[in-house]
Amino acid sequence: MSTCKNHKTCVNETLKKVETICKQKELKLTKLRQRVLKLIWKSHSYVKAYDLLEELKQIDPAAKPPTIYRTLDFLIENGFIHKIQSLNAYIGCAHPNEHKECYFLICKKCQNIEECCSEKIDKVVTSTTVKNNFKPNQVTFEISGVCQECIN
Amino acid sequence: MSTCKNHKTCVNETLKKVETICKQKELKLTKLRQRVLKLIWKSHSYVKAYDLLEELKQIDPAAKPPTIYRTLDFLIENGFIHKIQSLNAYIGCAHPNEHKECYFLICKKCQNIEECCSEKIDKVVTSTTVKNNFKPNQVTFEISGVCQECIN
DNA sequence: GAAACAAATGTTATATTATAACATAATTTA
DNA sequence: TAAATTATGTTATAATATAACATTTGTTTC
Repeated sequence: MSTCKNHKTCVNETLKKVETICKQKELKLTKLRQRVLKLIWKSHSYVKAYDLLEELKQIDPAAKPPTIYRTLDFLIENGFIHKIQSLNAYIGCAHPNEHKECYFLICKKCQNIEECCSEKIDKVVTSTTVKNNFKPNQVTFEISGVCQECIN
Repeated sequence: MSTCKNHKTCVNETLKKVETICKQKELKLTKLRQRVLKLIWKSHSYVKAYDLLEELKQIDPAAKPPTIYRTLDFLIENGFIHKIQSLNAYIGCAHPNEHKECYFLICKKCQNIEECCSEKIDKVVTSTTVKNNFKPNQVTFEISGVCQECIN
C-alpha cells in the first residue's frame, strides 16, 4: 500500500519536484505534459494508455492516440513515470530522479503497485551483468502477486 | 550467447525433455503444440506471435491468431517457453521444469537472449517479498542491453 | 460400442495497444 | 526576421491479443 495520507498534497509535491527537475534540465513541461502527468497521478495505481486518452479528451477533446503516447514517451524518458511491461500500463514514479533501478510489487487483487528500490537488487543486477560481461541499459523487474492488505 | 553447438541436437533434446514432462504430467503434446514449439526453437532468439503465425501457416494454412495464442498459453503455463514482456515476444525455455525464477539478458544488437537462473536473484526476490509481506506469483525480470559479443 | 462429457481446435469478429507519416504551430537560435 | 528545432495536430494503419461460439477429437461411463 502507498504511504500517502493526503493525496492532494502528495500530487502537488510530486508536480513541484518534477517542475524543479525540468527547470534544472531545461526540459519543457508543457501544458499537455502537465495535464497528462496529473491524470496519471490521480491514483497510486496504474493507468492504461487509452483510459488516459479518454480522460484527457474530457479536457482536450481533440486528443488522439499519438497525443498520449508521445507524452508518455517524454515522461518515461525523463523518469517521471514508469511503464509496467507486464500490464501494458503506466504509473507515476514515486521518487523521480532519485534512483536508477527499481522494481514493482503489483497486487492482482487491489491493483496497487508498490515501487521499491533496494541496494540488494542493484547489487544483484550489477554482479550478474558483470559476470556475464553484459552492458545493461534497461532493467524491467516486476513481481505480481497479492499484497499485505489483500492477503487475508 | 548460447552455448549450443549443434542446433539440431539441441532442439531434439529439448523436445524429448518436453515430451517426457508431458507424459509425466499427463499433458497433451498435440501435433499443433509440437509444431509451434519446434518453430519457437528454430533459433535461440525470440519470436513474435504473428511471425510465428506466418510460419505456421506454411504448414497449416488455416491457422489464425487464436491458434497461436492458445498454443502459446499452453506452452507458457507449462513452462516450456517464456514470454518476454518488454518485447511482446516469446522464447523457448532453456531448462524446462528445472527452475522457478529466471531472468533474461536481452541483447539489443544481436537479438540474442540469455536465460539465467541464480540463487542470488531468488534470495533477493524472497527477501524483498517477505519484507513487504507480499505473496509473489509471477516474476518478470528482464535486462536489456548489449552482450559480450556485441560490446566491442 | 454408443452416449455423455471434456478438451482441443476451428472460425469469425473485434478489442487493445502502439506507431508511421505528414501537416501545422510554437519556440529557440542564428 | 529567417531558419531551424521542437512540440503538437491529424489521418491512417500496424501490431498485439482476446471474446464468443461452432466443430472436432479424445476420454469416460454405462
